[in-house]
Amino acid sequence: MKNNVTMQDIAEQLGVSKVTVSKALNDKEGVSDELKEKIKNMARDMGYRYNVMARSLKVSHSFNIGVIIAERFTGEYKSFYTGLYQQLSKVLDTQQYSGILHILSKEDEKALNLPRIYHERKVDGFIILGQIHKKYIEVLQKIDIPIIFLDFYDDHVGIDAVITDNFYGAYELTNYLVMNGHQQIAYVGNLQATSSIQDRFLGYYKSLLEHRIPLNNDYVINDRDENGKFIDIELPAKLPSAFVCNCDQIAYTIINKLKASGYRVPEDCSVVGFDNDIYATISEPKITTVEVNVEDMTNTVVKYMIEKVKGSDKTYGRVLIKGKIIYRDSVKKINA
Amino acid sequence: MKNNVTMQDIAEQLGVSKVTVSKALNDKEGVSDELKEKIKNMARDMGYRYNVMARSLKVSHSFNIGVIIAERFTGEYKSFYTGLYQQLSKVLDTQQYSGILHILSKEDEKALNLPRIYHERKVDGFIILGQIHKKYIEVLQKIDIPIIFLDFYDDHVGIDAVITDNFYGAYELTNYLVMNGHQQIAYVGNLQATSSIQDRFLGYYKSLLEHRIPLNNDYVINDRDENGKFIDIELPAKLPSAFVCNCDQIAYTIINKLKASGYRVPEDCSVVGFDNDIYATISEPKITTVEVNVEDMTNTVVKYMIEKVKGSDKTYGRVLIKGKIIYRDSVKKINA
DNA sequence: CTGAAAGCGCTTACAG
DNA sequence: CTGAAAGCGCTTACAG
Repeated sequence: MKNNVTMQDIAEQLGVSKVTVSKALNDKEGVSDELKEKIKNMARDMGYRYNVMARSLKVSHSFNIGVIIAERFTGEYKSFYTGLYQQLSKVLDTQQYSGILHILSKEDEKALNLPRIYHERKVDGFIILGQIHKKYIEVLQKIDIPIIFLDFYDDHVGIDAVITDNFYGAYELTNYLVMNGHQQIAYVGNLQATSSIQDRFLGYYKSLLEHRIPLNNDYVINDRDENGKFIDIELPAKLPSAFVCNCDQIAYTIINKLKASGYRVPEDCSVVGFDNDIYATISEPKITTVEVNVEDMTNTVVKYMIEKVKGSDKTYGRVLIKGKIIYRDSVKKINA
Repeated sequence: MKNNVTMQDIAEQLGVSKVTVSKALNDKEGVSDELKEKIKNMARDMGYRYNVMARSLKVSHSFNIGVIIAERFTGEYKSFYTGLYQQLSKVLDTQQYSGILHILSKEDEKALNLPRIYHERKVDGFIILGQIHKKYIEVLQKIDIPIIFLDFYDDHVGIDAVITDNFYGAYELTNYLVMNGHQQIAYVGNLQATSSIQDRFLGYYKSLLEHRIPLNNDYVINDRDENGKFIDIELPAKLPSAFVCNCDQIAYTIINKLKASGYRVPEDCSVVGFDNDIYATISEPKITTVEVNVEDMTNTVVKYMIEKVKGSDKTYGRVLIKGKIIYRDSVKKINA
């Protein structure tokens, strides 16, 4: 079924001009409702398919948004960013845009090579998922199409970022522990590894401060080196009554470690995580954690991106999206 | 940094025509090497960016391939298809194509609505990941751009599909068990649920046949209903010495069930899986399984797609890609 | 409300 | 080896 019907063809069938057809099909002013209806019907009957490329060429808009993910976040089970990407592509679709995924290879990241879709003007803007090298960011800043970071921020001025409120999430979760009678609360995570781990720590710390619980250095526990490589975790000599872990995977590890040492979770010790990923549910008991609000994040970033693409030069700075606590079975109410 | 340099601009700078510039930049015949070099340098110096949309309009090729995944495969931890998609987008990129992901919503699938990217001629072909409703396939068959299925096939004539060799994988894995002395081997999976489960069963069965091991009906065990909903698995009264599971998740479940009943894996009973997904490695012991050859699959499907897009009307039928066995710790060598 | 003209930035024959 | 002309299918002023 070959199909090369153009607006011109429709126009000829109806004895009008292609300008009128264009206006009708785009629901613009200047065509009577009656004619509009007739044109649309004819288009349908003739199996007309709109040609975005022609419009794109004319209006200098591809109606595509590039989505960049660094290859290293792409590994086997790190499905968080791909989940984000899926949601992004759904949301973009509702706005008549398409998302084009670009996996940024280590080599290109290092050599500061921009994606081919940039060089070919195939995208109107870039959404960058997750962390990316500083140098690369600087190159991106210089290009002439808008960029927004998602789930990552850096101190570069003038770049907008939509991120989870890690701080507030950990704060709320720690508050929840305190409300359940916990006073000896440890935090697990290397504060120098990523800014999320750091921010989550600060939220935890704020909760301690508010409740006048002193921060105990023995209760800030390393889980990885500064490059993110997991290390063997050592439980503190005197066990706290609860662990706030910087992610579910670590919470899962801690729980297994506690169980291996003969403790029951949550009867002897409570544990909370962050992310609500698969580790939160394969664990026994299932882990109370914070879930990133993916829909809110993607809706927000797409909204801002499209405004920018349409010419707005408003800046948004760091936009924080609140997560939500998922209550499960890894916390026990105790007597203070 | 506004940038609207066109071939015309380069041509003017150099006092040649834009035709020559076009030929030089595309490495076509008919320009002296010397001039070609000069033009390329000038293009770089002027910060020229190629405009694919103009080429697309002219040659009626978008250089995009649509990738369709049904929404139901998109759930939380089903990252297999998104992994495939990532790999696809990398491979497409090396061929100067881009992949545009389209999540097919349940409603659109039911109402037989084709993706917007089809109606807007934004893609030159479709790769369909995973299963999709029969009716929808029929609609897809009628459109005028090529389609290829990946990791799914159906009995529709004339549609090409690149799929894992489920049959052969299970056959090899069962052979491996037999070689290790196992004779009482059960298969876990509902044969009516999906064609993968069925094909894997048949591979298992072929191995039994070859080794003259009778098929025992008590050793074909249901793990889900026909809609794919998991059910509580019942271990057979007389325990086999090994279980061939249709996927790692079920292998994981079986292992936990065995352990809960006081059996040790693999000392008392061996278990193998399929897929090499996260369940294979979070399990204790880690599971011997079959890994889909993602690179081989994606390379193949992209190669075929691009041939079709370029005008070839060759058909490929069902193309089987062999998986590879990942040996881990869930199988014990026993004395027959 | 309707349409003629120009142009978006390329490529494709074709002629020299 | 080089280039003038036509055209891909739209949209955007502008004129009527």
